Order: sequence, then C-alpha cells, then structure tokens
Amino acid sequence: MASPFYITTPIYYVNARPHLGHAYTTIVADTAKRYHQLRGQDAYFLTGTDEHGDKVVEAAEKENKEVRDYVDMISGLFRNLWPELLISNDQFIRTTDADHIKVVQEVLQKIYDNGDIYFSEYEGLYCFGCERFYLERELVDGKCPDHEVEPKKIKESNYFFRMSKYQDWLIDHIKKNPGFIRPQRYANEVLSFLKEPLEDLCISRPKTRLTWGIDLPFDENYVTYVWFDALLNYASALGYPEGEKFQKYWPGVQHVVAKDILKPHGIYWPTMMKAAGIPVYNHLNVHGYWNVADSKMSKSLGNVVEPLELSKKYGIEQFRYFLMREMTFGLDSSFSEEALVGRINSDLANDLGNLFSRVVSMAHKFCKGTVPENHPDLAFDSDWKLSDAAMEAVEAYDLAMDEFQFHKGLAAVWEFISRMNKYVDFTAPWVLAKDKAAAAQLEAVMYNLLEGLRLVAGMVWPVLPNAAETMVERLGLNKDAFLKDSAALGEWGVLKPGTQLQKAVTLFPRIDVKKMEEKAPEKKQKAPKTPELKPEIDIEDFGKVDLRVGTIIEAQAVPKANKLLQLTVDLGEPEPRTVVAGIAKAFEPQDLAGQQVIVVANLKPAKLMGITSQGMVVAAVNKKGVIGLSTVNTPVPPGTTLR
RNA sequence: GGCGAUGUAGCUCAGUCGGUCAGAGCAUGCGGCUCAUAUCCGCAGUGUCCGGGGUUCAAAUCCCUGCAUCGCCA
Repeated sequence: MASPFYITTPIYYVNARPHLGHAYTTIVADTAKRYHQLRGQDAYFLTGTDEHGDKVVEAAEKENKEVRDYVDMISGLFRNLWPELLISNDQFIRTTDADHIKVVQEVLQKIYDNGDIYFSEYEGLYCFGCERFYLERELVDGKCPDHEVEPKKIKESNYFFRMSKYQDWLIDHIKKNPGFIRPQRYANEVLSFLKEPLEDLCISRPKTRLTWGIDLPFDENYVTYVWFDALLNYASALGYPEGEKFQKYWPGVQHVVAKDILKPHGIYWPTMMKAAGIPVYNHLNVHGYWNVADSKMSKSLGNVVEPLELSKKYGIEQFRYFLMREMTFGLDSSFSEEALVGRINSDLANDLGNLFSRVVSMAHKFCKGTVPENHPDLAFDSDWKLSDAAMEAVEAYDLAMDEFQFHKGLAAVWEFISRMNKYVDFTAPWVLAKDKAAAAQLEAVMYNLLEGLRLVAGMVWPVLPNAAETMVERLGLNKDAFLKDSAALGEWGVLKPGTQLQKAVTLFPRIDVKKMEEKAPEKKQKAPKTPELKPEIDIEDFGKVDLRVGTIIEAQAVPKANKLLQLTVDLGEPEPRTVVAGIAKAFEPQDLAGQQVIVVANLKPAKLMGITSQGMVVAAVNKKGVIGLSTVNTPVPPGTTLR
C-alpha cells in the first residue's frame, strides 16, 4: 500500500464564528484527504480549535461568559459545522485538551534543555489599554492608535526562542526542496523575508498579563504565547513523540493554510521543529482569500449574501464544487451568487448531470438496463478513442490534484465530460438502435459511455462525494468496493457486462433564476413603506448643514436615561466634543469606541438630562427608533467635512 | 520608501524556450439533433494582448519607462 497521508487545517481561533474562509480551507483539506484516499493511501485529516490567549479572554468578556464556557461554545460551532459541509476529519483537536498541553510542555522543556530558549529583559512602549507593546513606528503622533494615549516605557522579562540560529538552515531547506512551500510565490515571499536577519521569537507572557495559556514547564510565572501552543497541535494530535499514529502518519504530513498565516507556518514552525528534532513537514499549501462581492442577484432577491447560507440554499456539494473549481489555488478569487449559480447550471446541471442522465436513460432504452458487451474494435475508436481521452484525463487530473491545483484537476475532468457529450452526439445511439445490423456497435458505444461515467464518478468523488456515490450505485457498482479499489481509476474496461443498472436520477437540478426572481418581489412588498418625502429644498438649504466625520473616543450611558448615551467625539478640533445621542437601545457603549460617525457639527448646542450636547450624530431611524449609525466606508481623519 | 506580483474578448482566465499565440470556458447571435435536467452538438463574431519607448528578420512573450491594482517588508 502507498505511504500514509496526513493533512491538517490550521486550528481556528475561537474569538470569532466560522465564516467562508474557514469553510474553504477545511474543504480544501477534505478534498485532498479524499483524493489521496481514493488513490489508495491511508489518509488522516486533522482540524480543531485554538483556544488560548488574550483575544479569547476579551471576546468571552464581551459576551459576559466564563472563558471556559465561551471556548466550548465557539469550538462547538466549528465542530458542528463540518459535518454539514461533508467534511471527513478524523480528529478534532482543541488546544485546551490535556494531551496537547502535555506535549507543548515537553517540547518547550526539550528546546529549553538544548539551550535554544533563553530568558531576557527588554524595555518597550506598552499601552495598558491594549495590553501590548508598540514599536515607535506603529504609533500615531506618539500615541497608541486605538486608545490615543501615550504608551508607557516599561521593562519586562520574557522567554525567547533562538529562531535566528536556524535561519540559514531554513533558507537552504526551502531552496533545496521545491514545493516545500507552494505555490512558489509564497516560497519566494518567505525567502525575501529571510533576506533580512531573523529576530528571535518571544514565546511567553508573564502571568501578570495573561493567565489563559499553558504554563512554561521551567518557570511557573509565565505562560507560553500563541505559536508554540498552536503550531504544536499538528504533532500533539497524533500522540507525539511515541504515539502509533505519529509514527504512521507524520512522514506524510502536509498543511493547508490561508496566506495570512504564512509567516508562522513558513518560518516559526519549521525552525521550531528543527530545534525540537521533529522532522519538518513535506508541503505547506497556501491559499488566497475569497472576496465576497455584493451581487446583483442577491439584491434583487432581497437576501443576505452570507456564503455559508448560500451553501444551504443551493446545496453543499454545489458549494464545494464552486469553491474548488473557481479559485486558482494560491490566488484570491471573488465569491458571488451569480458565479455560483453559473457554475452550478453550466458545469453541474448541463454538463455532468445531463450527461449522466442521458447515458443511463439510453442504457435503459437501448440495452435493457444492463451494462452491454464491450466491443473495443467497434466503438468508433478510430475517430474518438474515448478510452484514450479518459486515460489522459485521469493523468492530468492526478498531476493537478497532487499539487493542490484543484481547479486544473476539475477542468481536466470537465474536458472529458465535454468529450463524452460530443461522443454521444457523433455516435447517435438512437440512430444505431433503429438499425439491427448496428446492434454490436450500439453496445460498444454504450459500454464506452458507461465506463466513462464510472471514471468521472471516481474523479469527482473528492469534491462531490454524495453525487459520485449516487452515480456509482446507479452504475450497478457497490460504492464501498468501488472506492476501495484505487487501481480501477487508472484502468479502462472495468465495468462488467451484464451488470444491472438502476434508473437515472437528476444529480443536480438546474436553478431557474427567473423563477426565483419572480418570487422575490413578494417579500419586498411586505417591507415597511418608506416615509413621505419632506418638502423639496435647494442646495443652499442643504449647505447650511455642516456635516463632519467624528471618531468616537468614548461612550457611556447617561444615568437615569434609557435611550441616551454620552459620547466623546474627536472632530479634529483641539478639544473633543461631548455629544448626547439617543442610541442606547441599539448600541452597547463598549462597542462604539473607535467608530467613525457623521456629526451635525453646527447644530445649536442643547441640554439633555443636564448634559450639553455639542452636535448630533446622524443615525438611521424607523418607527421603532434608531437602527443604525452613519459612517464612512473608509477611515478618514476626524473633522473631515461631508457634502 | 524598498522588493515582488498582476494588467490578454462583455465576464473569469490560459498562453512553457520570442516564430499558426491572438486562445478556452461563460455570456450573446444563428443553425442542427431529440437519448437527456428547454439539456447537447456545430458555426459566428468582437481584442491598441494597460500606455510609451527599445532590442530583433520577428515581441502578448525579452529590456527600459510610465500608469493602475494587489501583496510582502520598512
């Protein structure tokens, strides 16, 4: 049997809920796992959640939850989402698992004993609001950009990992192993970063600042900080160092990450492994971002463009196919409902679904619903060589899938599907069926088509597991046996004549955009009528209103008032203004700091609950009150005027 | 500010060493078939290959420069 394969996603940080990016990464890993499984490898797939650190503590506080409860809740959201997306992970690790914590401590101790972790004191600019250090260049006018206060110079001691020691080794390793980081552009990015001297990595936080982490085994006053904890999950999950799974799967390890965490995975992680004596991974597969565009269709349908919602609306497999086919692995792509529907209709419904349907139907009409005899010499092969085309497709598919070029792999499959549709047209089985002398030739043609479908089913299985299994079953095969027989994907002539076929089904229904749009207006009519327009004004009237962009520095509830908030707003003037706004029912004070809003700056001051309000915040209102705040779609300096 | 990537048909993109490289899919128009999910097949277009300059017998492809977008670093 071929060597085992081990694929991981990053463990997702639990300070936010799952979104399209998480889904894509995980579907990529799932597709890779299934592909290698299909090709006869023993494949293991790990995902999970990253649950330590101050951001998680903050997020928990925001929701008024105990940290434990909060991480359990979010981690559960991820864990429960994956089955819905047909994710076949073999394990779900949490950095709060006891086994993981033990491994992290063992590795830290090992590296510490080897002398690659050292203790050092340093001085830096610390913002108590952010609970972090800032570099000079990060400050705005010498102040913290978030809190607009000057950070204090403080001294702190921490533990550092001697990453710089492994810089030359890493450069050499990347250069000697093409595909170590792929696509190549990301290897280049890492190499260009490594042209500059690497700094050692700070790996601890004093417990005075952070307690939600794993204790350093050699100093109980510190916890380890993010990367040592998070990255080691890939090894700890398998029971590093002695675990059976680790021995078996680690030699086949590959990671999948989005480009935002290239540096930790391309630099920190390999040097950590080197220092710990863990063999480094084979491949780091780096993908780009999905830009989610507002689509025309969604607007006319009046629906929300939440990609994960669309996966339910149009089908999980359709969604998986779109993601894998549309994105050139490594580059950014844009996600839109139109593009999704386009792919579903043209590729899945018209090309694949219809091909399957017409071939199986013909087999019932012309071949009594069984696989006919194979007559290789009679199958128009001098003109068409469907078997050759199939083998070429499999070859191109394998080449692409091995290198994470999923879009190319699928394109190769669809090229073959198109070839089969042409073959149907050219051989015209319905004509052959009318001619008794052509009976053998009809059998030959139908055999080729059914056999082609078998191979298509195999190749699409990693992305469309359910549809592929349906196809296989309709072809009269046992799906489990089929999927276990990896060799069958590379061979032509496997279907056994005489096998009973099942009736055809619609694999992927067409999406009728017009019908959906006809339904949409009903919803719109239910929407509340917009208020009557006020009397017309001219430009001079409007010009009297001085609108400016302000940044909210602080917001607090006004005592005894249930609708009012007192805001401190920077309008770029020497002193910030106090503005009282009736938005307390719609917004929590702590959510407003840092937000930019539109302020009526020349409004006559007015006293509200004893507080003088120097202006007014522009907000969206309906009968029920304030429902949204005005802002600008890109940050601008406070005091910027509007017209 | 430094380094790098990208810029090709309405849209998404492919174009390996300069020499049928002006392409594919989708969308559009016309024609054909009837096995099929009003599907499929064929034909037809449209391009200052970002602008400008250069090397060459020959440049989408190489060099310089400008513009735009994006990324990494500072």
